[in-house]
Amino acid sequence: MHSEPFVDTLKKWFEVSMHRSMRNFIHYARNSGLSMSHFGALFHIQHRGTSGVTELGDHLGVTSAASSQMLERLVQQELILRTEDPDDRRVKQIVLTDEGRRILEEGIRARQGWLDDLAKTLSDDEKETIKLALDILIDKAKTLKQPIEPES
Amino acid sequence: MHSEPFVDTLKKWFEVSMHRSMRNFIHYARNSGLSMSHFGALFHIQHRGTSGVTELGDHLGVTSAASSQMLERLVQQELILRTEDPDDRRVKQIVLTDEGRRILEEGIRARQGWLDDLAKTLSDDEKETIKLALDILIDKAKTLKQPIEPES
DNA sequence: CTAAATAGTTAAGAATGCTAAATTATAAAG
DNA sequence: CTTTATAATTTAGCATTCTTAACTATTTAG
Repeated sequence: MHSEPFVDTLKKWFEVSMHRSMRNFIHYARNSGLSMSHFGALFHIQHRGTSGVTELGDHLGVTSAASSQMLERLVQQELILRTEDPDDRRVKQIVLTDEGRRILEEGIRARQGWLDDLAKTLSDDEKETIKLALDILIDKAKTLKQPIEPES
Repeated sequence: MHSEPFVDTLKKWFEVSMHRSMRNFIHYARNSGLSMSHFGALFHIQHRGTSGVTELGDHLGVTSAASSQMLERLVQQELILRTEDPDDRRVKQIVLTDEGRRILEEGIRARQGWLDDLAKTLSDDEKETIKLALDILIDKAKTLKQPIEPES
């Protein structure tokens, strides 16, 4: 069924982390009054530095109308700033406000807090081995084709 | 700002994998006609082996009524089976059907496919180092307090 | 046996999020 | 300059999802 044990291990660790992370994150999102999609949007905006309305909609798999409506709510909550792109005034530039960045980072912390606990169970030797390995993965991931929106 | 570089690396890898995985997953979910919550439910049911209605609702952060309605739809789509618990006939036992398991696994594949590509960029030595490291992490994660629903 | 608690469902109504279509503004092509 | 294309928004309507409250069935406690 599977190609090789190495890839299985890679996938296994991913599933373990996903499962550990989601519960806290779901509850944080709910208490903060934002949906998972809202967080997805904030995350995408931060990651891209800035983002247009349509592009964000494509990322989330919805129409530009839906994207526009969602962003309108985030503007009202003062989590994002929406300004004209001076180079092409049809386009809007979307960036996070300080509050938006704060909320996002708090969400990420909720999602990753368990990693602090995990680190405490590791010896210094183990940490060294693991850090070396993860640095390779992080580095190689950068060389992979970026998951950019398809043009068509 | 951060405790130690090791934990930063741990978190960094998690963020990189999350970001890589979500785009494909979002689009797969959309095309399959299921919401992210539906997948969350299917995943939780598989992971727990079986699950009650209220417990699943707690996991997803919704009332038992909402959980019940959602499960009703999954039953109609023949993705889950809902039967009486013989030990306590107030309780329903929820399990995946074969089709439910298939859909879930396809979603997981969509989410993890990029890891196959990543593996191809690694040398055998690197793979060995990484496998060793991840095996430690997977093992230690098991010893952590399980993220079980709080009783109250 | 009766009363209280628990699990799940159902119904009604509110909120949310989505789409398609029309609209406005700007840019690019001829 | 005119036409066409693009980006975003607004509107109207629809589908989904959630909550609260009422209800049924079953179990547990007294």
